[in-house]
Amino acid sequence: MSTADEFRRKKRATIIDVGHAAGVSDATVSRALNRPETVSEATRQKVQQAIVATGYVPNALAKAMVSGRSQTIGALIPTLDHAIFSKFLHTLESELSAQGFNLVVAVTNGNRDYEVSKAKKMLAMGVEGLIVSGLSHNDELTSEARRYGVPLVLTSYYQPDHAFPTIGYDNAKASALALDHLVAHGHRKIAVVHGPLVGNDRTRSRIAGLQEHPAAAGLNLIETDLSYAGGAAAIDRLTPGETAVLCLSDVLAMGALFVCQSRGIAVPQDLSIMGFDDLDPSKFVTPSLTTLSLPIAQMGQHTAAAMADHLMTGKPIRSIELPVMLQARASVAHRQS
Amino acid sequence: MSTADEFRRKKRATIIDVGHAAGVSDATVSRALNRPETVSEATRQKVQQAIVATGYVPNALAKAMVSGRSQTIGALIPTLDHAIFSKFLHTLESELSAQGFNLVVAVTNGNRDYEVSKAKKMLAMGVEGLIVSGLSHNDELTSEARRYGVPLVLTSYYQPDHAFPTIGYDNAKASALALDHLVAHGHRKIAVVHGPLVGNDRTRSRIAGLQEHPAAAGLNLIETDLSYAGGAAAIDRLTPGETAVLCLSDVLAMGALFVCQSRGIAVPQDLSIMGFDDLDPSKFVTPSLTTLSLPIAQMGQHTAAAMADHLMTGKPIRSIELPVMLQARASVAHRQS
DNA sequence: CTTGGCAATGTAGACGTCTACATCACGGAG
DNA sequence: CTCCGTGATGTAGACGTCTACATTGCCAAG
Repeated sequence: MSTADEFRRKKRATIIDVGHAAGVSDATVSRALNRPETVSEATRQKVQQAIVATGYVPNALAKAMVSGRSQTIGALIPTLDHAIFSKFLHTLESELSAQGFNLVVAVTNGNRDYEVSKAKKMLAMGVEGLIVSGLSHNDELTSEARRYGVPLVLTSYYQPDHAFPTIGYDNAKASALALDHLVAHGHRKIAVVHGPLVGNDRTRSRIAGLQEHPAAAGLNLIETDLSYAGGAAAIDRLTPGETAVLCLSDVLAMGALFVCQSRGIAVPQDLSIMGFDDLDPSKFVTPSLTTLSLPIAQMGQHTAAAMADHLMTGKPIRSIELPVMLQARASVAHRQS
Repeated sequence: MSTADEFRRKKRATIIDVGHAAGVSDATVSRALNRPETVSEATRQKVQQAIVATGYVPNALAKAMVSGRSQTIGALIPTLDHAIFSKFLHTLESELSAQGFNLVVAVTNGNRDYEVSKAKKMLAMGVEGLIVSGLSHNDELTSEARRYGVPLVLTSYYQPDHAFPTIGYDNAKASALALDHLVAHGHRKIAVVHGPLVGNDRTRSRIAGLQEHPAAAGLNLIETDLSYAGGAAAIDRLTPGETAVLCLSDVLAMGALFVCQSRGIAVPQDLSIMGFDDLDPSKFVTPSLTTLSLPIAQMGQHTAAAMADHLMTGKPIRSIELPVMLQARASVAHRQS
């Protein structure tokens, strides 16, 4: 046995020790803790003192096992190495914590099989709810959630007719909105720079939104890495005559913008660049980036609140559409030529 | 009772059900699962079939309670709304998961009391290890960790004489390295832009490193918000004669750089700007940002590995110093005047 | 043929908490 | 004075898994 094991086995006070110290049974201590009104004032005080004296801390594991309530939610996130998801997780955790829940997280890297396997571990651990990103998942994910009777919320998406609640925004509508903005500024030949399609249904949905747009014919789709370098590289793949670049992520847009800066391509005079996300730096770059502001913080807040509310009151979780807002700044101008 | 509760109570197969289906006792099923070599081949097969037939999934909660091993680690992070911490968490989770551990996270916003309260919840939940950021914490954090006999690792720091293992880099050494670089480029009057000092010992330590430097006399400390806007605002607070700005975070450096771009202040000709962190965009901005590359991914990897190793083998966790590297790029030049 | 040993399995708690039910004392109604 | 309701508390499982110890049967050594 290792030192760690010995430590772990060091006996801590239990509810029975407290009862002993207070001269009552464990059941009375439990009641004093969970339903104080069912216990006499005198007993409550004795128990309180005994708790202090013994340094008792309830064992949440034991409570979770007997009650079936672990007070824990699981979140499966594609990556944390992207501000969108980490900001989401930040607000999600804050709100969940405010409601008394713990959050266990796993990074999936967009791998569905891995996602399912982590989800199963979380369910075995007793999570009371599961939060995932996007719509497309291994079928086993939903079947396992059903089997355990655990609520599952899909985020970064809004699709009210889905079998599970979706809390997010309409990606297709958002990209159409972006394209509207470019078209309104006279652009007709537009490069669309986007990250990998595999395992990323948000990107696919954004592209779908563009392809249904009246101006779809003038679009040149460029797939690249979802990174600054990827955005920069995309500038080399523009087709002559294109006057605007619509990047389906601010990271790509900034990559493109920075390379334009270093090459002396004037933005927006020579080329308009539009982003998607509205990351923190986007309004500070030069020129400031015209982009779509995604309701990430709200999404975290609403997702946590809906989940907590459901778990505490049993009210069903409803899909919520959060608004995407156009941030018209300086990187898009009217077509010059 | 809510619908959710009914779901939750829906009976799932237990080890006893499996035993019943296989015609053996629960103990034998448990052995077949955990120490297959102690069970006959025939029995192992019967149990295997029974598991499939019943759809049995082990209840990790019950196992954790009886074994005292939850396979769960807790991480207390100041914020996830900053790439440094989210990248750390990303690698931490990936590695921990690879070792078979779950990760529960809480965002503390640098509030020590809150940190302790979350730590206590995690300990009550049965986490087997705790990972925090920085050196300064509420004393109760360490005493609780001790009380539960749970290993505690401090990150973003390296201080081998600390009572708990530290895995990170030497912040003071790093900032001195940065200052060396500026001094080597002829700069003598240097503005140091940093985020809030309260609740952030990394920043304090970096400043301490500067103040012990031979060139400390020429430094002008400017405290601002840790944000792009804060970095931008700091430019207005420069003292005449200052030829370089050392920002103790790339976010601040980029905020400063962007505002210089928009005002036509030439970097590095008119002003050298140096960052700290080496965030993803830093090498793509124009001019590319000279900065200190922090070993964040390695830190996540090493922290997870050390924790997992300790928990599995009992080997003590040793402090690890990770190297900080100077990234000499284009935003720092020799003093012109 | 007896006996000791070993492999395979079962039995019986134990982990810490909760809760349905039983018990008890008390006081008011009849 | 008796009876019953009520509030307060104790008792005894139950949650699902693990494991020390007991039991069984078989085989080989003597």
